[in-house]
Amino acid sequence: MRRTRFDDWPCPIARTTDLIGDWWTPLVMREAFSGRRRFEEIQTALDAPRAVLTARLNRLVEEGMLERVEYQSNPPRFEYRLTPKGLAFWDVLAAMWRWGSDWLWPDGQEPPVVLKDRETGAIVTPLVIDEHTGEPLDVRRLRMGRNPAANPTS
Amino acid sequence: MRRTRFDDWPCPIARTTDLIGDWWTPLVMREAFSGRRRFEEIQTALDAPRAVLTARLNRLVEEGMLERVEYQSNPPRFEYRLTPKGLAFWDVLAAMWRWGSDWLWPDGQEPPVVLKDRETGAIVTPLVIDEHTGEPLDVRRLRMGRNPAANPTS
DNA sequence: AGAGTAAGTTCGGTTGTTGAACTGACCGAC
DNA sequence: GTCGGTCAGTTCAACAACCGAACTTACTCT
Repeated sequence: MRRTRFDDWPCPIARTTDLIGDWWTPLVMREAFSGRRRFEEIQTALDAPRAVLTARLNRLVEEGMLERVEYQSNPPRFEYRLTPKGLAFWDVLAAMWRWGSDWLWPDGQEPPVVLKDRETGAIVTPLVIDEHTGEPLDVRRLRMGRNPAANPTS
Repeated sequence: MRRTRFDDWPCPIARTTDLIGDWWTPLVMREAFSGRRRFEEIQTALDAPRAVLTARLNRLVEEGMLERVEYQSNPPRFEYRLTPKGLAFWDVLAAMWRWGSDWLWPDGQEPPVVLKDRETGAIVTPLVIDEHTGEPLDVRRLRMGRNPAANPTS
């Protein structure tokens, strides 16, 4: 009676949920993006149970989102670096950031943190568009359909 | 020893994680977006444990993402409709859709489903950009900083 | 009368999370 | 040369959440 897994489902949302539905995982990724690489660093920043953090880091390494790299050998110490797959995941966190900022603070209040461009200092506001039209998504016009290019074995 | 809650954390990603980190929740929202509104409909589509689905729907109603509407009174029956807050959440699912499609299928394979425009039939490919510049996000140039407009009590 | 439908609730058993303490290998200071 | 500190975990018992299956209530349809 294990927790139901979604990583074999045919839907991209389901498979992604399997990853980030693991409690703590998006926050571990957030820490990775803000430059923290070491176990202690992340554990202290999040105050997450150490056993859970171990499990999450291992999962993220297995999934190819982080890479476990030895940065000293005596005693052996490791750090966790974002891979290209992990870096690409930032877009998901950015969408969460935007929606959370827009909807999860009481009226008249704003979150205490914003995203900024490191060089210009300008505030960055993530927005999801359709790559082909450049327009924001219109939920009412969307539907899910069969992928004509899909390999039948997938 | 309850599961750690993130809904009071000062970070938008943390608060959003508190919602979608609940197992099944993103999939319940996906079903809502694909037009399913009734308990049985959603339960059958997902094959989720009924008690869990009850808990998730109640949470989403509490959070103001779904609205519980009586559609017949004898016996009382209810359906769940997306609110504006719930509709806005589609952007997060779209970002998950894109990342999952790009990274969670083995090489040479593609997901069996795509997003399409209901009217034109064109394939829709979600992309996250910065609303101000119109450019895709560059992770290396981003940092998190204090919000100059934040209300001190938030 | 009996079967079916809808929206849940209840149940016992299993898995996952939590906080705190512990481990083992090293380092640097006294 | 031992004492305290750092780092990256592991171990443990208590508790919470999840699982599948069966049950409930109040109708309607045949």
